[in-house]
Amino acid sequence: MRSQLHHPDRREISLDKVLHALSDPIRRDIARVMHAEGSRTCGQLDYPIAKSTLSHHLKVLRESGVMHTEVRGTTRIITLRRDDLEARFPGLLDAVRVTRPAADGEPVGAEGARRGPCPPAARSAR
Amino acid sequence: MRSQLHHPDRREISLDKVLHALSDPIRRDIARVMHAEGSRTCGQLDYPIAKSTLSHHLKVLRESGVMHTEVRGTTRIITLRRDDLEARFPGLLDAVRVTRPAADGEPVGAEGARRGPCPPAARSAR
DNA sequence: TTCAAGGTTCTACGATCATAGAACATCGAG
DNA sequence: CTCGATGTTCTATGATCGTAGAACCTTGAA
Repeated sequence: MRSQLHHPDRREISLDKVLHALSDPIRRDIARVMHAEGSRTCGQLDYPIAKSTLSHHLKVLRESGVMHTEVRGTTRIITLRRDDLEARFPGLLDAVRVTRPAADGEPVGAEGARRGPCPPAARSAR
Repeated sequence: MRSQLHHPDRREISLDKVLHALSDPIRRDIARVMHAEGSRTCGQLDYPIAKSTLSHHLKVLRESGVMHTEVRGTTRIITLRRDDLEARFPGLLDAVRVTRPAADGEPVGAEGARRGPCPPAARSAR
C-alpha cells in the first residue's frame, strides 16, 4: 500500500497552524532536536508522554507543515521542513529557537521534557 | 485608584504564551495594526466580534507580554511592546508578519477581520 | 447628582486541545 | 505463519479556548 502520509504543499502552510504547532513546548523541542540532530524515528524521541500523545504531536507537526514524515518499513523517519518554512516564513524557525540556541533565561525546550541527545547510532538497548 | 494593569516583566515573557497569543489571526492583526499605525484605544479597533471578545483578546495580548495597556481616563491606550519582544525573541515580530508585510499568498490578518485603517482622528460617527 | 461612553468582568456554551489507555495495523525476522 | 517492534487510530476525559450577552465599573460631562 502507498501509505504515503498527507503533507501540505509549501504554499498551503498556514501561519496560524504553524504558530499553534510551535506554541507547544514539546512540539517545539521535537522540531529543535530534528534541526540539531537530523532525521529520527519516532521511537528515538524520548519524552515523558504516552506513545499515543507523541503520535498526536507528530501529526500536528506534520499537518501544519512543520515536519515531514517518511514511512520506511515499520519505522517512520521525521524531518524538519526547514526550507519550506524558511521560504514561507523567513526567520521564524530562528526566532522561535528551533534553529538557534536560547541564550536567555528561558529554557529551550519543554521544562519536563527529556529528549535523548544520543547520536543516531548509539541506541540499540534501552 | 491606581488601576494599573499587570504587565509581565521583559524577562518573564514566555515564548509559549507569545506564540499562543500570536497564533490567533485577530490578535496577530491587532499587533500588526498597532505597529503600522501606532497606539490606539480599544474602541478604535474595528473587528466583527463582540466587545467582550475584543477585551478578552487584549487581555491575552497584554498578559502574554505582546501589548502594553495604559489607562487614560475612560479609555485605554494600547501599544505593541516591540522593544521588549525584539530583545527577548529577536526577529519574531518580523517573522510572524507583525512588523513586515506578507507579500505571499496568505493574507496578513484575519480572513474575516475588518480592521479600521482610519487615521486616529477620523472616527467620530460609526 | 445624573447620565452616557468606554471597557472589563461574570457566566455560559460549543469547540478544540493535550493526554492516555486499549485495540489495531503493518512490517521484518524467526 | 507466528511473533515482536513500531506507530497509528479509536475512544474518552478534563482543561482551555474563542465567542457573546448581561451586568458592572470608572471617568468625564451636563
